[in-house]
Amino acid sequence: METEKPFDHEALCRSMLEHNSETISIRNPEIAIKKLTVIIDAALRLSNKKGFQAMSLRDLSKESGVSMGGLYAYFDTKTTLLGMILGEVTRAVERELSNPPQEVAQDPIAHLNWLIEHHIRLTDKMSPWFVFAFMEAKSFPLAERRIATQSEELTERYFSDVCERAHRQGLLRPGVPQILPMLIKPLIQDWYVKRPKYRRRGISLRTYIVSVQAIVMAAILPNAEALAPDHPEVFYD
Amino acid sequence: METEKPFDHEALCRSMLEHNSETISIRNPEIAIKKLTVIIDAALRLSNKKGFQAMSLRDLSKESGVSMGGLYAYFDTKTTLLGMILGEVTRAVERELSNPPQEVAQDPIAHLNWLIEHHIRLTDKMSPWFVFAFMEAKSFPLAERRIATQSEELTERYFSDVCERAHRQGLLRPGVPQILPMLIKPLIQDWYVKRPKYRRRGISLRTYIVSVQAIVMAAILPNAEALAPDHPEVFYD
DNA sequence: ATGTCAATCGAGCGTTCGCTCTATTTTTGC
DNA sequence: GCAAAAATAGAGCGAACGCTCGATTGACAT
Repeated sequence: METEKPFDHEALCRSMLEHNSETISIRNPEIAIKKLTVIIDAALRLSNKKGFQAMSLRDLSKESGVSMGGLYAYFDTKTTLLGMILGEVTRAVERELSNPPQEVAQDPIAHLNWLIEHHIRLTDKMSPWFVFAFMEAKSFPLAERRIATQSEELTERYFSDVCERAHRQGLLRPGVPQILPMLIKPLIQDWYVKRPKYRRRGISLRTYIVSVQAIVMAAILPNAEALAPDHPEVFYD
Repeated sequence: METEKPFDHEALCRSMLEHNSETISIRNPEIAIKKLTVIIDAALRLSNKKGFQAMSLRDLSKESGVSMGGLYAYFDTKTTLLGMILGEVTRAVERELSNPPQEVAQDPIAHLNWLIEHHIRLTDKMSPWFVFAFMEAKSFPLAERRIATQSEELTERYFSDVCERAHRQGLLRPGVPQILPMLIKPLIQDWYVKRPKYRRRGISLRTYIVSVQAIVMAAILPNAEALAPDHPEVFYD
C-alpha cells in the first residue's frame, strides 16, 4: 500500500537520495530509501532532543540500528548529513510556496493569507525538519550557511513582495510598519519552535493559523484610526 | 571612572558572583569579578558563534586567556557555567519587567506598550546573553531546564495578565485572538535572534520597538471591522 | 628576608569523538 | 548452486574532549 502523503519522511528521503547520489554509495534505491529514512528519522529525533553537535555518530548508530560503517555509506562527513537535511528543507519551502493557485495570486490579500496558511501547514508536516534547520543553522560551515541565509531571504521575499503589491494597489491602510513582512516569519516559526507549549494548551493548528492571519490582517487592512502617527518614518508612505 | 550602565557585563558578573559564591573558589571579589567578566565574555562570544556544546574548554581558555585550571576556579562543570549564565538572564527579566512605574501600571494599554518596549530594550542591552539562553536551552539537564521553562512562562504571563486586565476593562475590540499574548514573545525575540539581518537593513532599535507596538495595538484596539468573524471560538468572548 | 596562603598554570588522565578499514554476510546474475 | 558484487558490521586509529592536580607564582604580614 503506497502512502499518498506528499511529506512523509520516506518521500523526502527519496528526494534526498536523488540530490545526493554521488555521496551515497548504496546502489539499490529501494534499500537506500528505506534505510535513509530510518537514519534521518533517528538523526532528527536525537538532534532535536540534545542538539546536532551533541549527537554522536555512535548515538545515531544505536538509535537507528545501523552500524558505524553502514552510516558512512550515506554520508562522508557528519557535516554532509547536516547539509542533506537542510537542503531538503529549503527545497520543500520553494516547492510549496512558489506556486499559489491562480485565483489566489491575483488578490494580494488572499495571497498573503494563503502564504501564511501554507507556510504554517508545511512547517507543521515537516516539523522536526524545520526545528532542525532553525536550531542548527549556526553550526554550519560558512559556505553552506550562505545557502541557508538565502533560503531565509527567499521566504521573506514571498511576504514582502505580496505586501508591496498590496500597497501599490492601495489595499493597505496608512500606518503599516515597513518591517511587517520581516515579522511574519517569527509569528509563523513559533508554531514549531515552541510546539510543546501549544500542544500543552490545546491550541489547534487551525486556531493558530487563523490567529496569525487575524493579527497580520489587523495590522495591514484599512481601519478607522492609524496608530503611532508620530513615527511616520516607520510606515509605508 | 565607574560605569553607570546597569547592564554592562561587569555588573552582571558581580551579581553572578554573589549567586554562585559556593562554587567559585576565588576569595578576592575584585579579582573574581574582573576575571569572571573576561571568561563570560569569551564564553558568550564562542558559544554564540558555534554553539555551547561545540565550544571546548580549551577554546574558552585560549579565547579568555585563562588557563584550564583557572577556569575551574569559577565553575566545577561545563554545565554549571551554562546554568550561571542562564540564571543571570532570568534574574534580569524578572528585575526589569516586574516593576512598571506607577502611572503606567494603571492603564493596561500603556502597561502593555511599556512591557514591549522594556523587554526589547533589555534583550538589546543583554543581547549575547539572550541569544545564548534562547539557543542553548535545550542542552540543559532536565532539572535546570524546568527553571528555564518557568522563566519563559513568567514572561508570557506578564503579557497575558495585562491583556486580561485590558479585556476586563472593555478596552479590547471583539476579535482579538486569545493566543495573542503567546505571540508577542516571538515578535520581541526576533530582534536578537536575527539581529544581523536588522542591522544589515538599517532598522533601528526605536523603529523596531514602535513597529512591534503598532502591530500589537492594531490587533487589540477597537476598530471598525472585526476580522475573521467566522471563527468565534478563537477569540475573546 | 621569610613564611603563608590565595591565585594561576598546563601537562596528564581516562574517555569519547569522527572516521576508516578489513572481515563477514547478503543479494544478484547466470 | 556458486562466483561476483553489494551491503553491513564493529574493532581500531589518532585527535580532542571534560576535568584533575601537583608545581609555581605573586602578595602581604611579620
